[in-house]
Amino acid sequence: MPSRARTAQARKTQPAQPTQTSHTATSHTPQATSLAHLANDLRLACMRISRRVRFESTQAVAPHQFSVMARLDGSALTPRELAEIERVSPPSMTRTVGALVERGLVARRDDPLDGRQVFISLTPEGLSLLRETRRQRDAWMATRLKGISAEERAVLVKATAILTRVASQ
Amino acid sequence: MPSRARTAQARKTQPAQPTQTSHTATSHTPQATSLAHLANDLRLACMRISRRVRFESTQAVAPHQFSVMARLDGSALTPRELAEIERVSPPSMTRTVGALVERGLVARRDDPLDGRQVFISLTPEGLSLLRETRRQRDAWMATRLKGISAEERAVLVKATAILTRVASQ
DNA sequence: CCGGAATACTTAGCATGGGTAATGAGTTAG
DNA sequence: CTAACTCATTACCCATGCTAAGTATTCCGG
Repeated sequence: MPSRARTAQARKTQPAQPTQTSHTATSHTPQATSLAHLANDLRLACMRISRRVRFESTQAVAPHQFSVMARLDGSALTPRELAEIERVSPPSMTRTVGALVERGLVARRDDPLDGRQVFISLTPEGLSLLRETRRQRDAWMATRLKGISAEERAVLVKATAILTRVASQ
Repeated sequence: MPSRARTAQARKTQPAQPTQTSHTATSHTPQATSLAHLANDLRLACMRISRRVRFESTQAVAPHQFSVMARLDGSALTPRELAEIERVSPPSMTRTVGALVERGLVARRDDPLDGRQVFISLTPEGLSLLRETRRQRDAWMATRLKGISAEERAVLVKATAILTRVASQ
């Protein structure tokens, strides 16, 4: 057996100089009383869930590719629009789209009215993959939610509506 | 003016074959009644908030670097441990740590008991940057939460406790 | 109608972060 | 004491981000 017990001794670091900004500490037992505490705890909880969802679901396409595909669900967009939405440069989006086209997940279509631009849209295969990935992610989330009480679930239902509004502000 | 009005005509796509899996649709007005609906809406809300927090806060270090620094808050870890936590190969972690060492944000320290391994810990500068970034992210979140009612805030306080538990399951 | 300016996408070239394979130092087991 | 194992690192390749430059198309002033 490797010397695990020994290595565990020299770990603690940063003796935590008297926390001036106490709410920035990663509280594992959230006791959100102030708005600052709530902001911190809620942000952390959302980011952790988001992180775990991304990690747990099997990645058929890279994250940025999936993100683009998700944006194309329902409407075709031009590369420039996609680049702005994804906060990425147009050349980067050209490449991302190119990779998805090669895999047959999205398709380019010339704009008949403006020869400069192109529409990108999901192929049936792309839509199918998108739905499958969403299904997996939802399944992970649903599994976690099975263990909570009806009361708690009711709280989350209300909270979800609020969070959705907050996220789209 | 570019031909925006015209291009907007040829957009709609994917006539939405009768949604077999209706809960996978990105509902912008969550009416979570079933567990599946709740899972979908809540997951989306969390991921959107997470995404916006990451985008809005000024990035002093790259996301994966920040993630490593956050893990080092409070305890020193070995590169291998960091690699496992971050779901990354050991060589990749070596490079990430190397970049942070060069910037003076973390430091390597030999394990006196096992010459093979190394402890990585935050420097005072690293801790300072970590706290500043967290402060920015919290500020963004807090701003969003200012606009909600006391009732809604109470719901979020309860929900945060539940979400924190769910995320750490 | 014509020529320059503007717009949209792409290509070219570079930096960085992911991976696997292989290396070297140190530890453990037989 | 030797062999096997573990940890960190180096070497090298691929993917994705960027900026700069190039091509095609559209817009606009004359």
